[in-house]
Amino acid sequence: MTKGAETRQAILRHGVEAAYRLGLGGLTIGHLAAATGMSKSGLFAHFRSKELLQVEVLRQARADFIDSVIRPAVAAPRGEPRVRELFERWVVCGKTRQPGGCLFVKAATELDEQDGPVRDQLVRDHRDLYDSIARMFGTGIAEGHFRADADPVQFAADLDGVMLAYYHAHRLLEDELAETRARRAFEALIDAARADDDTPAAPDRISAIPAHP
Amino acid sequence: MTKGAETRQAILRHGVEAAYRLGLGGLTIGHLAAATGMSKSGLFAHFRSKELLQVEVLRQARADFIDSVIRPAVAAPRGEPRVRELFERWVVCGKTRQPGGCLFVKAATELDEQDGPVRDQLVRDHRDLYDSIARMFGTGIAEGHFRADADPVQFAADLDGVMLAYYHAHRLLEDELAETRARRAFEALIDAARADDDTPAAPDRISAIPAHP
DNA sequence: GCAAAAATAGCACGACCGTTCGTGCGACCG
DNA sequence: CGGTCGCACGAACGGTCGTGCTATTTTTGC
Repeated sequence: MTKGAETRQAILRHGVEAAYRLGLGGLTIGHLAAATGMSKSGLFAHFRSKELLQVEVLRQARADFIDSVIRPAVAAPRGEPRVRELFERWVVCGKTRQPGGCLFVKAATELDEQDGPVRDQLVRDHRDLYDSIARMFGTGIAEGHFRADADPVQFAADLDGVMLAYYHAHRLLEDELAETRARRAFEALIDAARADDDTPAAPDRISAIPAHP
Repeated sequence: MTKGAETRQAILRHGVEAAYRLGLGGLTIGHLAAATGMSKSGLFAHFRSKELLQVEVLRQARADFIDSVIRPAVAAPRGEPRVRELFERWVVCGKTRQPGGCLFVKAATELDEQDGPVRDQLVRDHRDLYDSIARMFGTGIAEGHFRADADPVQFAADLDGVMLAYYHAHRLLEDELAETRARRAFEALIDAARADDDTPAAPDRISAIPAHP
């Protein structure tokens, strides 16, 4: 990796961390420069404007979230185990306050009423997130783990709610039972979505091999 | 009401609206003064610092939320109808983008990693909110509408999740089905909490008159 | 209706904002 | 060895930030 790309990466690392605490709007080039031990102008040269910096920071946060939450989930066996892995990783991301993943979730609230390129990208990313969750759940239907008449997008929204409430209770309210409650809510979600034992699997299931023999 | 209190109220109204869009950290005295048609110093005299201004704006947002969501709910019949009214008002608050109520919810995400008096107050307020929801649900248990072994705080967290996911999908993703999904999630929550017909009411119920005869 | 009090405006300040510009330095290429 | 390029620096710009002062206007109480 070239030198420029290295420092650029270091800047984004600090940027994600700062934006996680202060919000994307709270980012200032001066503070970021001080944090990375650079001059304002030297840092600024890497991004032609503050807005582009914000976009790049957000992109980095998204990448972090994908690395620490999405990808490990996709690596898990199809269907319910994959959904479980997604949940577990997502919880860890919040519990350990991983700046990237948390920022990715947090920015959604900050930017929901502010038009502009940063919001535009965030909207795309979060729609992708919903799609990913729904797809994981849909695979679970095909595997016969979940009811055939369950709505994958509904599940995505429900899981999103569980996670948002967890982040809220854990980080703002500092509720020690937040994780316990999030787990209970998740299990309730899964239970409700689980196919009854005597219910036939989805007719359009694409795999005949159940992941839970 | 004295003149000073009137303008102060007007300032807070604009402040809530601005903070709803830009975040509490995005509030600036200059813009707020321009919005209210005052001079910076004239406005500033009402609050001895920006931090106090933020605190007051937050207090106003909380009051708005209570007025438009909590109070109408409390005015509804005890138990499930009250919880339903809470949900309905909360949905309307988000759907119509009432700045106060939305800000009250939104600030939780903005301030969850920023220490200081503003956050301190917000934490108190949101713990109060959880308590209120849990109490409403608890009353529903006493009324026999909900299972005696249901956990009111768990319900508060679950409902919070439903609302947060709704706000997320409605305002950022601009998902037209957001409300439908929120309603489905809410009904699922209620269904799961509802006492089975053949399950006796809570032993410590404080009212013998069921609200749903 | 007048004096006291409250509310607002005017003005200035130091600090910091994002941004631009000119420049220096080291690495690579011919 | 000279030229070019990537990268970072310091200085400086116009603006805006929050926050003090001091007048001046407006409201209020008697």
